[in-house]
Amino acid sequence: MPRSAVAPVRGALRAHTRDLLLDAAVRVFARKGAGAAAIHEIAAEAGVANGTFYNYFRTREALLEATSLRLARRLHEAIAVSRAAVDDPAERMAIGSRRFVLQAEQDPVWAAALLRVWHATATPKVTAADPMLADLRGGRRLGRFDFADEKAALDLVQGTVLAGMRSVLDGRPAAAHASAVAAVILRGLGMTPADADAIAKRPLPPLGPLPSSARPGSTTRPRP
Amino acid sequence: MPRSAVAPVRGALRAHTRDLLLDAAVRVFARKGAGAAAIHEIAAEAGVANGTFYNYFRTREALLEATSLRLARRLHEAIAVSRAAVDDPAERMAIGSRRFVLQAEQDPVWAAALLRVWHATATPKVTAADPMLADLRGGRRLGRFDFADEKAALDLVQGTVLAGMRSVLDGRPAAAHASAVAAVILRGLGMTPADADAIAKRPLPPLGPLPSSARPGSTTRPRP
Amino acid sequence: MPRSAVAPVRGALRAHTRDLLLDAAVRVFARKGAGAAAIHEIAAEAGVANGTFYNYFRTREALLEATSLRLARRLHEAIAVSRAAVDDPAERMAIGSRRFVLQAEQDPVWAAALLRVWHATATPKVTAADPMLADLRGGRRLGRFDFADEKAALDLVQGTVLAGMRSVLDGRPAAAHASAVAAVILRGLGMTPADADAIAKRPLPPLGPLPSSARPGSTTRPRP
Amino acid sequence: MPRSAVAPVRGALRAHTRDLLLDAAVRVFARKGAGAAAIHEIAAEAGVANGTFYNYFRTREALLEATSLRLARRLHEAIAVSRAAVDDPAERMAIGSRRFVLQAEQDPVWAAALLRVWHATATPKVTAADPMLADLRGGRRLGRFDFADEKAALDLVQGTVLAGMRSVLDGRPAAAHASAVAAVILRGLGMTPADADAIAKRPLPPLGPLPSSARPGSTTRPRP
DNA sequence: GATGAATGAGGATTCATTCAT
DNA sequence: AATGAATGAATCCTCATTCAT
Repeated sequence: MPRSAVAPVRGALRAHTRDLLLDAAVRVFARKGAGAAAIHEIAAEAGVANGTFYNYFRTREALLEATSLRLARRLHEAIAVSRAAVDDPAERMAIGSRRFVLQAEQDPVWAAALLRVWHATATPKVTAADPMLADLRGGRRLGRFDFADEKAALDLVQGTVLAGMRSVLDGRPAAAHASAVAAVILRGLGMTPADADAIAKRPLPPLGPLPSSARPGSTTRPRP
Repeated sequence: MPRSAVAPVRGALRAHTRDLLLDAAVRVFARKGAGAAAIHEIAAEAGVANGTFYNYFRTREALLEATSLRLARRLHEAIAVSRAAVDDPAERMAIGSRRFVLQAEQDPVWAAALLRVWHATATPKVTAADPMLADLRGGRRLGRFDFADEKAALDLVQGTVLAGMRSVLDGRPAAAHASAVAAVILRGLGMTPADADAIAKRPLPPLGPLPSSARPGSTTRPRP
Repeated sequence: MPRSAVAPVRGALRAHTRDLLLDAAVRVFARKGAGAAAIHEIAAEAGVANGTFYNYFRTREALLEATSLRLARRLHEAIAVSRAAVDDPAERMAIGSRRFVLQAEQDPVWAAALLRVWHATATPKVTAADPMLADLRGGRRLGRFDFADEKAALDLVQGTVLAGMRSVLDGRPAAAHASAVAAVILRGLGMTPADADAIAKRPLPPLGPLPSSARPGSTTRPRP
Repeated sequence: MPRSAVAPVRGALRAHTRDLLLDAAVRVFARKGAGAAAIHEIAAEAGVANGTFYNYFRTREALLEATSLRLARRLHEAIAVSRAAVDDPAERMAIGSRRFVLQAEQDPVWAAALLRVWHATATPKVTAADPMLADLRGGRRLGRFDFADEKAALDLVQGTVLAGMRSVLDGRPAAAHASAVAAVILRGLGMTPADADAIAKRPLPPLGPLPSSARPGSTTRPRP
């Protein structure tokens, strides 16, 4: 901490406070929605003073931007690890879908924030679609999928996954629901019911490291 | 007493102003989102004074409630007419889905408002799902659909329709996209691709009367 | 009622609605205080429409004026009857003081309104003091009282009576407290403790007719 | 950490602004009454911005609370000093009563505010009565007072003092009136007229330091 | 006279942002 | 870098008053 005048760690510290603020923002967004979240509340949640916020974000908009990026990126990075070992685009798609839905149970805070931010930002800043799109195309090229309209397929995947997450937030057991969601998605993409169900239930490969959004205790804080 | 004579007139007036406000709210919500819409802006859009708003809605929450109801109800009633002549639940489902997506082009204001309100209200107050749910069950009972998990099926339909509406708002041609969306939904519900595609492209039965959200002309506005 | 086109009762009716409003004002003042009472609330309490108020009082101020007058006058008229039969100014003073305190129990609504209005109106519009002042002077002339400063004596009587009313509103049994208040007042005016106590406990002569502030029953309410 | 160094300064500043606001509130209450005082007016009177008010009081109620406390406490502390040297409860009572009435002349702003706040707050939050009560009981124990009902005695003292203050505000010369008020009070508490008058006229012991409510000079206001 | 919809000025409260320390 | 007091624009909401019916 700067108070004890330890000069060398300055850079790390700067990053640390910024992270505190972003994590706090995620939690507050989850509670109140991105629109109703007050800066002073985020600062308080992060445990810093009101004015400190403006050392890291020039405006409230800048925070929204950064937060929505972080929300999707965090999970995507973890999922990427999980998918790395799998070749079949259909299975990759199922893994991704299920992971999202499962994560709504693991980290409801993250999920609520994602849902709220997703729909609050008019333009689809969250470029979450890219890996999905790749799988979609790959799957069609390999004959695993059979859909006529790529954009409709994307709507299917994204829309169903988000709705599935909402269901889990509303109390649906995640493990079963994740598979059910993956199954209807795979069918929608043109697989046979049998194939879809089989893939949707296959054991999930392990996840990459996935920091939780829970209030960071001192032990869980990745960035000392 | 004067009431017996006056009441109907008064009532009509009352209803009229209330409608002005609701229509204005829909337009403003579409522009700004439900969270960022200022009461005074809605009042101005409706062409009434600031305080008049509070003669009709006790708080902004009450307005949100009423608006979200009206948004879905308006289309549902129209769709009901359209579906009335069709028996096959699969086709009814396709009609409903396509109508929603098409409507995003017919009335982008309505669509934007619906999307924003839908996600702003935490609990699914809009019981839009009821007719859909009936078709879902009917379709399964008749062997038209073949899905394992009803809740996942509902997520599929609602999620995909909403995402499809968003796509249309983002510039996608509605007619084709509506059919494409319906097709992936029907497949996801367990129909064969061939059946799904056929039903999704079938000509739509005519719609019931559907009031537009467009700015009302001057003839309907007493106070310029 | 005008509605049934019974012309002759117009005058009586007009007075009737005015009374409804004044009674309602007293009740609302008692609940909220004169400052915080909204016109529309008074109108509602009186069972008439918002705008009807302005047929009887040109402004909110006019109502305050009329109400504060009515508040004191109502009791004073009743008390006057009670005092008429008594000659001794000391006993008249005791009767008046006790009646006020007792009335706080009989009609807490009236008492609360009186206390609030009394202090809200900067100038002592309530010329309640006149009969008291007469007794004060008469008592001194007859040697019943022995005080040096008339104004201080008036402060004693008015201040103590009002404080006594407040005590009763706060739950003090009225009959005993009224006598106790009268006793300290008479002593303060210079009587011997023995005389003061004796007079303060003497049975009260009967009261004149005293309309209550209680919510009028349905028979008095023209509007079903 | 910087806090240890900064806190005292900050605290002082904080306390200073809070005092500015409380003093301003007293002045505005005196002018308009507690009910009609607008927050923005108080802020303006204190020379701070509108929003600053809310850094110190969460609502107007909180301000009323704090103000009524401060109003009574200020005088009580000063009076305590004045009474400290006197043993006789009767004389202590007289000193207290006279001081209050005198203060209405010294600081009419304070007096008007006290009267208005006193009656505006339903419950007697101002525990001003405690030292008075002690003297009341002590006086009776020592045989100086002779009253039957303690609560009535309290009504006598408080009611008469407040009414006396009002008289002084209305133009009555304070010194004489204060003694006259004390005299009727002591008589009311059961002293002989001779004793009461003697004590009520005895020279007053000096007062403790008593900050005035007058508009603070420009030197104390950093932000004109 | 009664009604109640409409008005709009006025007041309370919030909150993003600045800045001196 | 951190702080948190100060700011004031923006917003919500109330309510006395007017007026056409």
